[in-house]
Amino acid sequence: MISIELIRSDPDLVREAMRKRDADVPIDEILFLDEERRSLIVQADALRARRNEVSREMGRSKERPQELIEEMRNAGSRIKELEERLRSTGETLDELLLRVPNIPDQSAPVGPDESANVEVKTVGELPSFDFEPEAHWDIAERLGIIDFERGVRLSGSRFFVLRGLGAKLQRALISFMLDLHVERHGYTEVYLPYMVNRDTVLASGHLPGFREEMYHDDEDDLWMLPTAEAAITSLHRDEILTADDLPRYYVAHTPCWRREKASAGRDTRGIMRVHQFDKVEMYKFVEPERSADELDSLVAAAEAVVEALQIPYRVLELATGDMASPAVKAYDVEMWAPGADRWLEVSSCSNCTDYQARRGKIRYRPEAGARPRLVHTLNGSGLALPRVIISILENYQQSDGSVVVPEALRPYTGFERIG
RNA sequence: GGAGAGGUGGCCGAGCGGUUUAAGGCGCUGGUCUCGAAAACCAGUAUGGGAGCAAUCUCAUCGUGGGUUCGAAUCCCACCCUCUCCGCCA
Repeated sequence: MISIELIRSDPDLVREAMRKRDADVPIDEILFLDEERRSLIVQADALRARRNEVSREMGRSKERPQELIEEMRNAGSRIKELEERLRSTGETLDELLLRVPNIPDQSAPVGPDESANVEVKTVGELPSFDFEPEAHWDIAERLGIIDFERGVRLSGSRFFVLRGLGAKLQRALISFMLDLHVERHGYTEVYLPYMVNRDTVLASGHLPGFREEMYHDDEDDLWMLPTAEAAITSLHRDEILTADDLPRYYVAHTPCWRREKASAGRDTRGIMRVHQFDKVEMYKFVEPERSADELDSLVAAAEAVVEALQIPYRVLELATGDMASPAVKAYDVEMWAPGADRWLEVSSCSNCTDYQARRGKIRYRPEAGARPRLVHTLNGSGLALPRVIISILENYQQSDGSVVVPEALRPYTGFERIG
């Protein structure tokens, strides 16, 4: 959520920002409702002030003048009326406000979609093979480490089963990534609920915008995590931290569930796009002044994983129209997949400034006695597992059909080769 | 799932229809005193909304939402959460 004060004081700046994001937002309606809301508050408060005054006096004097009681009876029903209007106005206003995306940073490349993303850098040489490199679905099937058919049998399309060394490879990757972030970058590992309540997905910004994409349990109104980001945001929801508490770095491994409704038919082979995938997620709560720098070190932490695996990757700066709505600036990290002959997004790192903090009332007190301020939040994958597995299988495939395990991973796998 | 107890400010804890604009204590901040500290004493110490250039004024919040009343922390209803015991269970 962006602040209503900003929309009120500089609506043109907000309109321009929404144009950049290609977002259709009813600014005029918001302004109208805001004005109405404030006028209702003034009226109701005046009546309540009068009622408080009269009640105090009655309590003191023990006199109960009939005409005063009559006046207060009327004031009471009038207040109730105003409160009802205030409630419905506020509800409509909030609904609209919750749909307004964040104001993109000045430095974010402007464009309506991913075609306007800017390549920041490419690291590593694309490998060449003296044989025709296979795609991961062929490699994995042949080696018996991914069972696509049985995944479908259990749950339907876009579900898969990892088996044997494939399952262990993923487990090793998860431990490797968690250890790296904890030991090298000072993150605190957390284990999270995989289902969260409505307030939690509202705070992260996944509701209402991402609603269609999430799995939901109707009976208890619980939402399956589309990403650990959604849960970590609420770790400090409704809290006032101290300056000493910041920055706070968290890292978590969780499964992520996504309906992938919008991308029906896309990436249907292999495990490029699946309904359930595991991910190691990094998340930061920081002081506002620091968030731009913190984004750089967040991206660096994601890159560190890929670098350790010795696989070519590139970093993209996302266009205003391609960022998630809480983000003001975002980078993607993509790993090379020579079999599929394409880059695969394995991480998306975003600075959300105070967007999630405002929704979740996540604040800190700069010093004792000072007024609380909203923190800034950032999130980034570090990294998404299936695509890393794809990348390893396709980059490390050998002419004899086996796959060599990246050296950095061997202490975790306990084996050097699959097949 | 059953039975019972309970949710009050940063914390403990009183209040159970109107001088509570939430007692008292602890903690914290500032001050007096002191060479300095402790103690003692004095003062201050929530969050959010609204009006105002500002000083300031005002409203809301005692788990949440409704209700009764001229007036609700206090009475009524529903829900949520915590604790204790029992049952079930990895």
